[in-house]
Amino acid sequence: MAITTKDLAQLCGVSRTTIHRALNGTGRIKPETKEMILQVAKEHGYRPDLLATGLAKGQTYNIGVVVLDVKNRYFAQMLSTISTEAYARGYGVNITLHGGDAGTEREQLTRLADYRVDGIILSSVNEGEAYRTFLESLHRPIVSVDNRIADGIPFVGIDQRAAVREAVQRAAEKGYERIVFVCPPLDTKNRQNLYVHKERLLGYEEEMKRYPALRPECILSWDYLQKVDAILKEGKRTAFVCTADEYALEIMKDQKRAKRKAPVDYGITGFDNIDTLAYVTPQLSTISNVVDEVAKSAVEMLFAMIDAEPEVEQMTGDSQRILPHRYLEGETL
Amino acid sequence: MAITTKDLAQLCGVSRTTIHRALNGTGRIKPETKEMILQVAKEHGYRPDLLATGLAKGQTYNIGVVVLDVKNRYFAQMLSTISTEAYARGYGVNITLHGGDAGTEREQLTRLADYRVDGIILSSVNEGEAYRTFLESLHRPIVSVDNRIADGIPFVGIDQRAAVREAVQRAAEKGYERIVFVCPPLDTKNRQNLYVHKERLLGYEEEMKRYPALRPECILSWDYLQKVDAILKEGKRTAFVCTADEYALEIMKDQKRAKRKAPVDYGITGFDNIDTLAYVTPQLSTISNVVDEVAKSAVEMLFAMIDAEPEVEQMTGDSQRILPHRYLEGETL
DNA sequence: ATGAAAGCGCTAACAG
DNA sequence: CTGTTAGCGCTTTCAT
Repeated sequence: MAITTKDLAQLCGVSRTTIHRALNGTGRIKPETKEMILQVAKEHGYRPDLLATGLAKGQTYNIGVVVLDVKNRYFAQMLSTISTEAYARGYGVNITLHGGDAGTEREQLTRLADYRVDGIILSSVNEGEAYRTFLESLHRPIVSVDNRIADGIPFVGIDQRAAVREAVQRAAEKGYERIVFVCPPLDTKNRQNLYVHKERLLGYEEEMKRYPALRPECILSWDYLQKVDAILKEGKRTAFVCTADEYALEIMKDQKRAKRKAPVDYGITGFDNIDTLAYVTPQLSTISNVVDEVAKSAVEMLFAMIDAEPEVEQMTGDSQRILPHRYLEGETL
Repeated sequence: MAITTKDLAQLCGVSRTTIHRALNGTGRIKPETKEMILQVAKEHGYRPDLLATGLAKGQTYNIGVVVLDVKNRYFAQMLSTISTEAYARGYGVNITLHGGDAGTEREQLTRLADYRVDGIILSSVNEGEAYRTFLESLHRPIVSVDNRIADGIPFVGIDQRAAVREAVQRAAEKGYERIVFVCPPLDTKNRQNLYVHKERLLGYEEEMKRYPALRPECILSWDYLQKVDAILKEGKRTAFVCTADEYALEIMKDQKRAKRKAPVDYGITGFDNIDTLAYVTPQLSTISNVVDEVAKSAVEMLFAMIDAEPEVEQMTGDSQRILPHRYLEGETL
């Protein structure tokens, strides 16, 4: 349907090669011929077929992104930043979602690779050596964010453990008698990014060791609202360190019914600094995972690999970039 | 780098065509040969090059989506639903963002078309006959959502005017003495989907005519917080009909400082039913734009066109699907 | 300065 | 049941 270089060649009475030279400004070509060709091309609304171009050049000027879910504020923000950065470099972005399913994640990655994207940014639910092998079999530059997949796979993210340690420490300093960690179940196959939650749990456990007077207590189930309620009924001064803002918000909402409010009746911190927090009172104390910086950093790293790769088939070693998190003091702890 | 059908042909000692038949289960082929080929293919981890396939077949099994911004809850929800539906049909989804810029929107659409996506779902910031011509020049099935672009371009959305009329009517029934419409500026080039806001404004104006005792009053500027404050200082029973939940939330937050709360000191309604509302008290009265249904409907319509298109070069006439909105009663009006 | 020809990897029409 | 051949639209040597 659309017009091709072959058609243009016929229209202009020259060869396809000449058309190509005019269109791409490459090689020697008589200025007038070039003018003429460009003119004709424009009149007929010529546009190169990107599939054919990609096939012939082995390069598509597209990068792929695979994340859990676009409804999640964190990923939405990340996608937004990645897109902007990529567009600015003349690259397109192909966004796909795995919804927390390991199989889907592999499919999407395979699909992107088979479409010959020039590079991939991935927030994975998989990990381990076997997965590393799979990723390498795609023969594409890949940067993982959030989750460290395995040694040798470039990675950008924050130190989840250190972040939670800071939250625990701050709770301890304020003299809470109990500090409870709240997290979704880590075993079952739920639509969550488990890796980060596991790391956060480890951070909690590590930090709690520093306070002999306190006993580690975790809530790792979906009926956390009831458990929180039961704990608060026992009357001790308690702080809840939540692994995500949503859980903290749910708890605060639920406790309103019982007429208990943070920070007077209990302390609470979230994680992620989702933008919903701007409209909620009291202002939730939380941890920023500096998503913009993670995204920018990932894009930079990816393009460094893309630009380097052409000759060498190597993943640029095991570059890992750990960015500092930020504790955001609110009113709830 | 990766293995091709040519390599397989050599390895198996047959022709490329036979390989193709084995891989695609098409045409006659001896079961044993097929087995053997499949076996070899698997061993070598053969995967078809999707660019080449697309080029040869003229079909990519990909649809493109162009929306304003993925950070916007409404679009995030829409993208999520579209992706799920498309995956289920064996299609991939290529998501791109135009950020409210008309030029970028055209670029992204062109890019998608040049990548030969089989169809496109578009939430446009453009409209009019000229744009219709442009869209038709892409020679791809296109469904627009939210904004009606021009006659003849398939469209799915809600009746924005009717939705606002209902909000106004409900405010009128509750006896408010003033009903004020709150909206971002409609003239300047801001990163908004202006079409829907314009429609909502028209709905407000239409409905207000039915109440002679009330005078239409609109706030169409970014300093709406101050204006709202000034109006409330005048002491009349006032309801604010906002064109988006965010504005309503900002107002409620701002008014808290002045110790004024809905619904006792003023009435207020939002639009969109963003999920932040779940955590905010008092519960905001708002209008659901039934995004899931819009998205599903758009996908269905698009695939109907894709399935029909092969032979005929026509946009299936001007199918328009207007879905009913839903007023969600909260505590603020 | 221009053209001919081969190739990217897959598909499809037509023979045998 | 299998192979030959041509072609999708663009790029890229290598001649002329």
